[in-house]
Amino acid sequence: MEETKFIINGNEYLPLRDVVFNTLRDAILTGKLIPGERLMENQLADKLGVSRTPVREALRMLALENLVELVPRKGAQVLDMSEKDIINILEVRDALESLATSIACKKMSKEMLQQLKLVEAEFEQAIEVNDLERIIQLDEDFHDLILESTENDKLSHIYQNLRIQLYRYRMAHLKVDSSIPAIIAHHRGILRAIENHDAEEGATVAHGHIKYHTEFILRSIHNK
Amino acid sequence: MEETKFIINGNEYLPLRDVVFNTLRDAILTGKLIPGERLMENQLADKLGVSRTPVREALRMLALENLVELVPRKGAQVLDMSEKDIINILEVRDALESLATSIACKKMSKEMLQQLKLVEAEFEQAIEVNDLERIIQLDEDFHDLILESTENDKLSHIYQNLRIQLYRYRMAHLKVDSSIPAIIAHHRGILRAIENHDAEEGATVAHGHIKYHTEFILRSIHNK
DNA sequence: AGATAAAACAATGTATACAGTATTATTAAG
DNA sequence: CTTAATAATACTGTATACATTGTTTTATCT
Repeated sequence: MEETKFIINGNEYLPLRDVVFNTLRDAILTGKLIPGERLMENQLADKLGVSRTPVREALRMLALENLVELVPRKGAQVLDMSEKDIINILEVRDALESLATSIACKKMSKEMLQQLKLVEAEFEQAIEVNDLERIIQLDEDFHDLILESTENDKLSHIYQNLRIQLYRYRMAHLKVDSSIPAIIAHHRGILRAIENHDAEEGATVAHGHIKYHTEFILRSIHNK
Repeated sequence: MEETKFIINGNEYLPLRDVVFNTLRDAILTGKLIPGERLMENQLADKLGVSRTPVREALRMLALENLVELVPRKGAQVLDMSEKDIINILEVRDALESLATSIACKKMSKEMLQQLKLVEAEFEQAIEVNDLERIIQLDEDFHDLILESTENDKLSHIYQNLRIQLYRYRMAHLKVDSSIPAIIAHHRGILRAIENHDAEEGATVAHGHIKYHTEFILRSIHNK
């Protein structure tokens, strides 16, 4: 052994465009960059300590995630969503969540169902101790598991994208205590449907879940 | 009037990246670029007479349309779809087509329905004279009108993207004469459901339509 | 001859420079 | 003082140059 290179991990390299992309996306989703705000390439490049090239590419990625609006020769700005947009997204999400749940009812493995039950238990536990961060995370995990069980990458990808777009309105949902019991009921209903391999029932419950979610988000927007 | 600039139209400017994007997309969809083929930035730039910059941006756009695969530091290649991918896409498309049709049943205007009937009439006429190009175009128009009536841009956008991905397998569908009668029956069923504002019926017929379509595409792949 | 290492090459990643166009500020005219 | 024209500025669009990495070829050793 003459010389060994210190390769910690096979793949810890990330192109700058992805770093910039992640940074900007995070800033948008957490509200550090507000809707309508202009995003200038030079300015961002300076602030992030990179050149314009990766910034440009990151902006284009964000545009295709529907987080940024790009007008040729004018520039980019953080996309502002109208109520109509939100309704539209939820309409699609409804159909996809129903689809995912009904597929899950058909082909989720026993092991995965076990895991799902575990997540649900932790979810309800997190509610007991009022750990908001954890509640949100586990709710996401719950839906992720269902998506994963569909073994449909396209479906997962589209769904995730819709979720990202609604991310900014996510807090408003679970923050309100009164919505919690309904959500638990929905989750349990979905679990039951999966356990019984009842695809129709699963789709119905999922539909109700999103409908409930929709009304909540809309209400929270109106109260702003 | 001292000097007038010749601005033919308010907006006929297209960034080079979009020109490249359109060119490459067309080449992929029509099979001039085959799945698995490597796409090298320099080579493409030379061939198209532009620099690498717009080519890079176009490639990234294609990647987010799922037509090209991008591996960091390795390069781009035309994405090859597995049968599993096609099934997955059709699974999602099924849900979205059903959604779109049921919405159309609820809120398509009289004028639009009239237009839809017109398209269907022309469609059946094109079949009579066996004008394949026109048949395909009118089938697309039919579905586009339904999408438009949903007044849901997000839904339309996602659906179009799925369609693009299946574009390469589109011919195989309508080319086969025996499938035509079923398609006509489906279209007429959808028309009837819209006319009766029967959302449930619309979703059901749409579902059957896509299911039929799915089987056809799969069969044509297997016979290759 | 086969395998391994080194070097040459080719492609992507990133930065920068220049060109063209919107926008803003400034100045002149009414 | 308002408005229109013009100049200045700031931004995006595109090209190119350099850096880094992955791949292939060639040479050397067993």
